[in-house]
Amino acid sequence: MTDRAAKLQSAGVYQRSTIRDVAARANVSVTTASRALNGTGRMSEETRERVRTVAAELDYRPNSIARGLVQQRSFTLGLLTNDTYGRFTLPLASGLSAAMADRGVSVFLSAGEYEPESLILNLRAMEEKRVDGLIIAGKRIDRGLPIDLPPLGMPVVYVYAAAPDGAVSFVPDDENAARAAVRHLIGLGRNRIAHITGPEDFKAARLREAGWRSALREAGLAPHGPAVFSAWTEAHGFQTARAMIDAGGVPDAFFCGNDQIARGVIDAFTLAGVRVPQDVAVVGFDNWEVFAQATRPPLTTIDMGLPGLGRSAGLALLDLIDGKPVEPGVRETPCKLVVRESCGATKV
Amino acid sequence: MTDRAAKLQSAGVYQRSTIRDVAARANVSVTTASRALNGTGRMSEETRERVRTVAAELDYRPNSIARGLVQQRSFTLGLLTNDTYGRFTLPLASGLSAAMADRGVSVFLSAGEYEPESLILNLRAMEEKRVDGLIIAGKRIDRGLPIDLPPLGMPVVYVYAAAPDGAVSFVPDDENAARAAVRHLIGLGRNRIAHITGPEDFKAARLREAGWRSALREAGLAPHGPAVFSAWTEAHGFQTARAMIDAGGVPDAFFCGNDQIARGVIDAFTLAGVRVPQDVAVVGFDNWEVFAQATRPPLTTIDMGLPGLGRSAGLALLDLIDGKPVEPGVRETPCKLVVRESCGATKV
DNA sequence: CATACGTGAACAAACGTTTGTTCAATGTAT
DNA sequence: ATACATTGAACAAACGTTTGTTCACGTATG
Repeated sequence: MTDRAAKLQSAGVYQRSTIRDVAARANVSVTTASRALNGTGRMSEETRERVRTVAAELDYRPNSIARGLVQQRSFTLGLLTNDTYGRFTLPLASGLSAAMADRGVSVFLSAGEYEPESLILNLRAMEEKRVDGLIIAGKRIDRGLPIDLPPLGMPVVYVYAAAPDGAVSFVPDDENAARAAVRHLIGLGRNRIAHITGPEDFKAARLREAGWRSALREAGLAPHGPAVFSAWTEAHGFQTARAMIDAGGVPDAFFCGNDQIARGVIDAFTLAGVRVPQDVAVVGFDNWEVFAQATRPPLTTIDMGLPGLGRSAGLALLDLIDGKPVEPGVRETPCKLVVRESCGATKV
Repeated sequence: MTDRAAKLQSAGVYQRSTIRDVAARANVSVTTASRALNGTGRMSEETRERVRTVAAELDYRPNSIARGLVQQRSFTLGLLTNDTYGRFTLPLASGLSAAMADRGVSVFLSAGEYEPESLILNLRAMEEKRVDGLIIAGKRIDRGLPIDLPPLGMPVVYVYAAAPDGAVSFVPDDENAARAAVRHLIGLGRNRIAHITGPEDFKAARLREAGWRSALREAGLAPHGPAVFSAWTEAHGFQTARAMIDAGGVPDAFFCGNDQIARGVIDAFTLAGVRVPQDVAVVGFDNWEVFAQATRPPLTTIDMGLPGLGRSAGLALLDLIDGKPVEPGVRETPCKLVVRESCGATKV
């Protein structure tokens, strides 16, 4: 600790040591200290090492604010989202901030459903903090945030949200994931496979339905009835399954648009005395573990790899910020089938 | 837009106008411009207004980085958490950032369970960004983050996590909330009220149990058996309820330690042909809507008011930062009973 | 022996604000 | 008419870095 810092601290003010302190203690100029620590400039290895040692002794932390002022970068990103429960956002943010931390970049979070207007205020605060770029994330892949964003004048990457033309955006590859899920069921010998999913106006629902359809087609199977679009809720899965039971002609497998629906389906069958997975296999989508693990039996489902999605989006945004060429358009990132017991496969 | 900004932008670089631009256009010095915009200093109302108008014309945004450098404040907070799914963190963060946004303060998020070591890296990045303070949030009220935090040297407020002696911390008032829930059941005429909850080594579980016990005592009722401590899972609720059914002597109400357990209990009874709420009433804890709404019937439960918790914590931290006196210790914030149908009350 | 060159390091300006101090002009009291 | 307040605004330093440029000193080159 420097004398100055010590004095201030004893006065109740905590004060970090600055590069001047380091330079003074190492008997070099501030310039040299800066260059030594950043690995730039020319100097003897001995000098560089000495500066580094001193910096460590003083527990020196470069002041990112000062650096930002001269470099015109804040090493800071904003994450704007309207996801309420964090079902998507937190895993995304987790992957994002982990990837950014390596590079010294921090992430401002503005989560807004509770008070949409605070998104705007937060955005303004971020502008004033000169964030280097923005990640805009939503709750569905075909809608933007429900607020009017002012023109931003900074690089933006969209994740799990609709993006304007020419923007860079990342979404999970719903269609292929659905295909993989259905192929898995087919591989297990099921051939009457139904599909229950969310509202048709969700693009994710349409893509998953298309994946279901195409996997059946490539296996020469007919869909077991049309897909049932309605809501992303347990109640929907429950009621639809019950209606099928009542009507007779139950399929031997279900591919569901999300885990909640799958949960409802399983509950309905269990309640009706139909065995899962022996009589009917069920596969979900989302790998929301609180559901997927709690179903009886545990649910086979699709994991969208949200942390990876956050990470990819962050890296792309960094490239954009650095002026590297980034091809605009929608990138579909691969998902992963998580096999548990509800599909009837031996657990891996 | 200033000439300089226009020139730079046409070169592909987006550049905001600075206070110099504003000052020049308003024919005042930078000093005056600064004071006009901040509402400080002495000047004619006419001058102040002119500067403000010009600033608006240029869409001027003060550079928080420059301001931070001279004021030795970054108007920035860090939120450190290890919550995986964001069940707690996102509502908390939402309330926090909404309250901070008004004051021009932004919140860095570091969510870590996926990669704990990235919490450390993020923390380092935040130190370099000179965050004014830190909020440390966890998943349980009696444990800190599972990482070794270096000495921080900045104000810290703990939320939903264990805090060292002398620290400021906020937790929901579990005991009173539990009492309110049980009182509600008693008020509805139930008098054999059981309690199933999470592991006893969770302080939250012990507090909720104490609340249950004390509400019964004040009504002159005996607990229906000892509380069952085990796990915060649906499976636990399910199995415990089933065991009670098999053993006979079923209570007429359950107060459950969280919504997942309550869900398991309801499922077990429903499956056994026992009617909820007619034969047995159930109250949960958490108001995790994805469960509370999905149970059949919808679940009466306790809402911890997480956004409010985040807000309170943020305001306390701001006081701490401003050097205002803040009494250390644990603050218990009130929760709210959300009445739905599982308790047998007419829906309000 | 004079010149060129490479090396190691320092000088000084700049980034965009805030703020303590100074100063001129105007108004007011003596 | 003179001294003194008050008002309105500008000067200049400071915050902690980075970085283009300069400079002094040896050493190799012709």
